Amino acid sequence: MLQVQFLRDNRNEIIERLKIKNFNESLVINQVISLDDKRKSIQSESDELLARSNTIAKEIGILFKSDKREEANCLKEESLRIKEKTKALQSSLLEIQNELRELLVKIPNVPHHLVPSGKSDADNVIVKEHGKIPELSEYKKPHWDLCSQYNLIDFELGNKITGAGFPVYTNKGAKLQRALISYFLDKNTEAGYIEYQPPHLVNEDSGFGTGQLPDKEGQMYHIKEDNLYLIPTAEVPVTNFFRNVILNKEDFPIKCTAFTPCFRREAGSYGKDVRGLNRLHQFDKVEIVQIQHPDKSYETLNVMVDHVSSILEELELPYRILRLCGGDLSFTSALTYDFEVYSAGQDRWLEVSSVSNFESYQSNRLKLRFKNLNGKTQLCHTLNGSALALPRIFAALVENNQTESGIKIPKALQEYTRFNIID
RNA sequence: GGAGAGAUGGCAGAGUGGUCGAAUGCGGUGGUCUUGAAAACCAUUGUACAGCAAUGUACCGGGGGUUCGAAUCCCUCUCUCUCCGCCA
Repeated sequence: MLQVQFLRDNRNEIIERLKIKNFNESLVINQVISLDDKRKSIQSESDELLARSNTIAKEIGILFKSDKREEANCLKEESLRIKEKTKALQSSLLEIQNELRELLVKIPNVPHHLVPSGKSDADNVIVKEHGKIPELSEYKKPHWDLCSQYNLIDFELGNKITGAGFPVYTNKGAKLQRALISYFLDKNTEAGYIEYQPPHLVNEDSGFGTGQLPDKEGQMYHIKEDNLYLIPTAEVPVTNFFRNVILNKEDFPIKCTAFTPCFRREAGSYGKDVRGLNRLHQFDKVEIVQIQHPDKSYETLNVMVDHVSSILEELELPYRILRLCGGDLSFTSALTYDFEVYSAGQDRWLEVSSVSNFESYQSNRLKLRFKNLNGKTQLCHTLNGSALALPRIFAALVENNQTESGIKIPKALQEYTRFNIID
């Protein structure tokens, strides 16, 4: 959510830049500003009336004590008249505030200057490519075949007990998964992130705080009886740790990492992309979250990108980094870098991480602030990224390292798996 | 699931209808004293909105009501805690 003051101060620039995100409703922005004008005038009118009725109430108290009944009754009447007026003003104020919020929630975050224009993922810009695409034999297999050949994942069993998109890991597959989680968490804590194990269910306020609610309601699993949502990413609980918090400037940067399963309904996803581990309803992910001073958030974004790169390099996976174009950028993000690894069994790039700077867009919803040098409260910047999403890493590792004698485990992982080949 | 208790400022904890945005203690910040520190003492210390400012308004878990006036009374919701039962 953008701040109204920010919209006022930068109206034309914001309208221009939002076009990059294919948001062309400049009307909404004008509406917000004029509604806010209305809000201000009604509020000051109502404040004046309330001030009068407060003084009246005090006077009545004094009059009663000195037994001046008649004068008191006179004031009572005036107070009742004021009360009627303020009641009407308050209710229209509430209406305006709701309307204002509804409009504000519709305006996406303003894209950063680096964001290229474009309509779809085809327009994303490759900013870096690293590693050699492995040359496999003509008998190479996709991971779903390898997983059943080596007994790593039982997709059918998942279908039986839950449904499609809920794989069951087994044997060395389960061990590899566990190894990856530990490895990622260790990498992140070595880089200074504090490890958390958050709840996997969150309340409505948390869903709103990070921007999943109200628009992406249908993408989360919802438990009606308790009005709780299964988290679609650890970003939701972890970032919401800091909802309604005022930090001191020396608290920066706040760095958190958490492993959680992620639950996504993926309503409306069909087609061949969903085969095997490519798209799941439940998957594991290790997330990194940072809260930063606004002046340092872009510097931090780069550091996070480098951190994710270093993990992929250690895993010896060929990857590329994309700067998302306006059309592919998420509603809440100002700048996002996607990481894709090459999965040689399927011969395609798989997204394994998405590192974003939300600037103050989430903070404004979360009411996450800090005291600046003038002692004023100011919104923080929030950032997050995957480090890393498990299933596609799993898929790429299995596919890229397949040999006739088995699947080789990269060196960096061996101390975690305690085996160096799956055969 | 049954029974009960509670929700007040960063924390602890007073406050049962008018001068309560809220005592007191702790903590934080600034200062005095000191070679330095501690102690002691003094001052200061919530958030939001409007305003150049003075200041005004709102907020004592959320929502609603009674009243000229509510932290205080009433209704309702949520959450937390304790005991019993069940259970990883």
